[in-house]
Amino acid sequence: MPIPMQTVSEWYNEIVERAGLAEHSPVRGCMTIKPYGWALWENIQRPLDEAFRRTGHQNAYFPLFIPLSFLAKEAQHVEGFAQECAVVTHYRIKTNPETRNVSIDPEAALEEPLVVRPTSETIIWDAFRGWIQSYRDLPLLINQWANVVRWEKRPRLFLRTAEFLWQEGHTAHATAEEALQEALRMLDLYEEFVQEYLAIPVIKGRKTPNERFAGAVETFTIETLLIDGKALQAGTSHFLGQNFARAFDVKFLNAQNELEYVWATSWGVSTRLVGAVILSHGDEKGLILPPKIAPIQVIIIPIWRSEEERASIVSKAHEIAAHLRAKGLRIKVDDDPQHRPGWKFNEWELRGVPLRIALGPRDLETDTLEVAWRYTGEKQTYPTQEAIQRIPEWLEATQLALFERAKARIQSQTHVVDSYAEMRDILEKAGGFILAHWDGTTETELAIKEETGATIRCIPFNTNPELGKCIYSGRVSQQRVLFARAY
RNA sequence: CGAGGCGUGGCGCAGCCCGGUAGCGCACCUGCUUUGGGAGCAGGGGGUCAGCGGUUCAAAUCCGCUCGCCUCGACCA
Repeated sequence: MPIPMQTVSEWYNEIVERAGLAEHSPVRGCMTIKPYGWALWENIQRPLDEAFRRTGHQNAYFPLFIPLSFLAKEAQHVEGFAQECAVVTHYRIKTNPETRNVSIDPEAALEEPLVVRPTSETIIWDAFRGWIQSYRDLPLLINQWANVVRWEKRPRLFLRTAEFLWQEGHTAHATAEEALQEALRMLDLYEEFVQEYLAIPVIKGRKTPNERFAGAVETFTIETLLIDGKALQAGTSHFLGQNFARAFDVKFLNAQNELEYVWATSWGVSTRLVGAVILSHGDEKGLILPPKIAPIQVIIIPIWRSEEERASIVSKAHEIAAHLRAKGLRIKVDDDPQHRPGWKFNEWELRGVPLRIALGPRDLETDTLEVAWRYTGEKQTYPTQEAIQRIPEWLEATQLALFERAKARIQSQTHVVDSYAEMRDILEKAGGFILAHWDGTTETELAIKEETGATIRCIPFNTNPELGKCIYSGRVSQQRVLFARAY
């Protein structure tokens, strides 16, 4: 990718704002998602929501506020989130009409402070207690679309905001085996969605105990690598064991009439995925959006020299748009007289529209149009009918090509490494994924993190067991794990 | 939380050192000419200079305090 590693951060902020995805809000760490960014998020949400329904999940909604005492019920869970909680302590403010000052009314303190949810396990499991009596109530498969708040010290637009939007699935099962299968099934669903819709290759695996979700028995993850060589956790799925069932006393009667604690999972993906798309496919001209999620799949730009030409060309452009919309495509005709064609070319490239059609006086005479591909920059003229017919296949081909391009990039950024010195060298120079042996201890993991900034992103599923020596301690290792510096 | 940077029309910035009529580019409004890779000319509108206090005849500018945001780190399912 033609964006130098050192400038990616600057590029990213500029693109997010100039492309109209989002902007910084008056509240530190929180962003305003603008219409184009929201349309993109909706195009991510919709197919995901459909997939959850197909797999038997139901949507529900739980409160934004969580009583402080609820968080305290699962020891590891509260430990994990304690450092980043926003807390509501009062329910009223006072106004002074003379000074026009507004202040918190000290008389109005809540008896029990409310935590703005950083995640909803606790309030959901409190509710589940009342929903589950018998094995006949299981499995209980619930999903929630919501906003959550984690008071991040170092926010970044989309990638790590203090408030973010996500879905969180929460399920309850009669057996450990069934819950584990559910956690793995949803991880597979995430993998398929991210690769197929976002054209982002991911590596599936399990987290080390140190990187596990607070309160989970096992955390599974899909990890990807962005253009600057930094890793991003794109989605997670947790096997929670009976931890939350015990904390919230959720039991069921099994077929033998015995009381048992329920087994649980939770899983989520967030608006972070928008950041992943930007930093997987973008180039120096701006965004490159995969056709399946692009708010506009084809932009049509009419070009005219006089008012007479304008009328006939614009009407031809809308005619072409109608044909394409009839095929179920998302099309926009940019007939805004405020801007000239060159301005529009740049603008829609910045916004990442996969295909562009330019239609001018020359084309009107020959019944042709010019097609331009965003991801290659290639331009070619086609007879109008042929173009209309072939655009769906071109969009599909673009979707696949973006995935293959990202896959090749990540492959080139992935290094199988057998010496610690080499690992440090690669991390310093270009970043990337490092596949190396690890002795399985948290001490080694933390020491490597301390010295290199790299963490174990996951213990990948799809690697063959391979005996080796730990890159750090020299002790025996059963398989390679995936290291990287991460967002 | 540590280190840097920045708060001046909607956006990006200059002016501050050396106090004295708030300026430039983009955007916006009007008109004409333009339109196949970010158009040109002419005219025009818009700013409590982050806030509070101090020094001074006079403060965007000097002094003090406060607030906010950004970047880089530490931290972070």
